[in-house]
Amino acid sequence: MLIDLKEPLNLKETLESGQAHRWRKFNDKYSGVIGGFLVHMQQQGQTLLVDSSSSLHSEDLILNYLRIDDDLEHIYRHINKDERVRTMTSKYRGLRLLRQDPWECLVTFICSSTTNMKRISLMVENMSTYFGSKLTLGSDSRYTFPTSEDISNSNEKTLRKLGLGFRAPYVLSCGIKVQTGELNLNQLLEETYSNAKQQLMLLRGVGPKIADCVLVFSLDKLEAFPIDVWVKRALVDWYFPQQTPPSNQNLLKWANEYFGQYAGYSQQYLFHGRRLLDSPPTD
DNA sequence: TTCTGCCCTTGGCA
DNA sequence: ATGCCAAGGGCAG
Repeated sequence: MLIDLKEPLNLKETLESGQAHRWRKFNDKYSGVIGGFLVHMQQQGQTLLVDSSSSLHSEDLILNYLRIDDDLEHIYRHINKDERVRTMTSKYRGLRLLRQDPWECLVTFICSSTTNMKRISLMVENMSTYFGSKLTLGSDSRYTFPTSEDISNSNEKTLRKLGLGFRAPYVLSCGIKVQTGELNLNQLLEETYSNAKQQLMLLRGVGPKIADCVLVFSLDKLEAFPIDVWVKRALVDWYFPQQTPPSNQNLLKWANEYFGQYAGYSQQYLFHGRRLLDSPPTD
């Protein structure tokens, strides 16, 4: 499938900015799983080359995942409050937030606690290989992400064996709540940012940071502003130098007022930019 | 109410 | 090699 892009997109920065953890790169092509099917994507200028293991995969499904409906120029006008952000939005122009599956996003970011991006991918791939169904596209094969039913029928020991460590009981409990209907993730789409956040934080293993990740990466709450170590470094270095660092709670309040309704986008550019400052890409 | 310090698993890295 | 770090959160005080 060839998709003629009418909006700015930088596929590389989008898929390599730590929002989603199942994309694998070989040459200029990315392999991942969207909507239960294996997808290969490659960008050539304003053209997106897409190959899928399913003929049912439509252009709309891909564009929806890439949030092509977000008007980036409009968003840049909102978040370009200063030179720092302007530098990042200019350098990584076309970096988009993704619209991921809420369940997969929730489990993935519970797994992100006190670990690094490589190990998040490891945990997610271990779970997919163990629970998922095999997908094939050419010589490439991947596995679907475990369903809440898969997880709820599993147990802590199995999840620990897959490398989740102390996160195992959190993921298990979460799977059970989604499976029983105690937690309805799709309903959170209809709720306000603050109501949805409160409900997510009732889950064990989900605090303000992980709740904000799920809200901004999968539940269309673009005002959510996840503060992790990198974003905190960026804020402290660039906005609050030479003073005792404000608490995360105060930084969150500040960010929501300063960046406004698209704070989530500013967060992603600050995160990506600050992280690459310490560990420049090797390729 | 809000903040602090400590603990939790383990792969990757220097 | 062995200690530190890593897209945090729960809990006690």
